[in-house]
Amino acid sequence: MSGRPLRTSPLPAPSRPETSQAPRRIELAPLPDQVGYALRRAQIAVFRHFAKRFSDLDITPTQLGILTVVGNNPGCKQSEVGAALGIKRANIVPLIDGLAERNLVVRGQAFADRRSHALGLTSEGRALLAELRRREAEHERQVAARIGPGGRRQLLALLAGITEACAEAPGEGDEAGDDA
Amino acid sequence: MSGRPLRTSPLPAPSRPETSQAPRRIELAPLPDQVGYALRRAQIAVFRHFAKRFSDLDITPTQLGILTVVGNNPGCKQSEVGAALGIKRANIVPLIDGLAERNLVVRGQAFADRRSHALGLTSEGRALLAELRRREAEHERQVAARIGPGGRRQLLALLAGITEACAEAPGEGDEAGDDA
DNA sequence: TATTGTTATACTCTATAACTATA
DNA sequence: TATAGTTATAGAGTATAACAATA
Repeated sequence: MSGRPLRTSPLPAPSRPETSQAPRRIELAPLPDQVGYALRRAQIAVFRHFAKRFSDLDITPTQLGILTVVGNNPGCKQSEVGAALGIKRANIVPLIDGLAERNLVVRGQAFADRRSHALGLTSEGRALLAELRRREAEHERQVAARIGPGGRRQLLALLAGITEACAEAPGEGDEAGDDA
Repeated sequence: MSGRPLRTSPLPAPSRPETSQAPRRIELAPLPDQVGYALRRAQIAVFRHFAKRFSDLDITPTQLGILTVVGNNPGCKQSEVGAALGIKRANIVPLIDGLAERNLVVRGQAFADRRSHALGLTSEGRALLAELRRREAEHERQVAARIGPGGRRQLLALLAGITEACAEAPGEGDEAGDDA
């Protein structure tokens, strides 16, 4: 309802009255000098690149993270995976569901605590993870080729510093800290 | 339906049979050494920090981007804002709607081309943007304090390199390239 | 025919609250 | 009472397809 808001208002100075044909140069400052903005643009660019290189395998970065953690830590619980990757308890459920339906991950019977499952990879999951790692390594090599191997190490160090600094900062421990 | 997928499957080697009480150390390798993963974690951490510091103003990073671009370029078109920020034509509409309903942005009458609007900030929008910039500058100072001013400049340079490298890469020019 | 804004729609990621079954 | 998993739901952000008005 009330569709589009008002138009034909104070009329904000067209800058170039009638001659506007050329695409116009849009000023972004100070956005490109802000770490948050630069991070977002870089992250989107890298993930788009990822999506292209992995499109035939139908795996998102998040799913790769889960497969990696489960592969490294057979028998781990969903909550452990979530805490390690910063995914909330409630959100990990459909993710594991999807991987289980594709027969990549199994929810095994838990040992002592019957509330939790023991996660593991199927042989199919292990095979896929191996292929994903091969491609990921290649992707990293391409990144390093662009910014230099030293640049890549330095970037990783700086990102880790940022992550840490923002995580500790104020009143709360973020991440998988759950529920109010 | 078919609710939860199978459980009680091959049973993936609990690793520590009965003694499992301690939180268990989860192995993440090689994720922390991957640029994409590190970027995602850093980006989430920074945006969470942003959300806390700006929560009273009810502005998302995307909205700050739009206010900045419109403020810098009065009279610009929606499509120009979208192209500058990497937001698709279809997605910018509800974003401008929201800012217009809050009386921060106006869709003025366009000059020559009657298909497009001439965007501008209201005085309220200008005041809010000024406050947002003040806080943003402070945030940047805090980031620089953590990783050093040199580290911040270097980070920005590396991120720009990554963004460029991934954007140019394969067959398509990404961003606001629209529709199939 | 192409472009601008628009609508409708869908999917992913993130987030909260509340339920269950265990502990 | 607390914890693990689950369900339902809501909000951003991103994506596509199609339509009207205009160029």
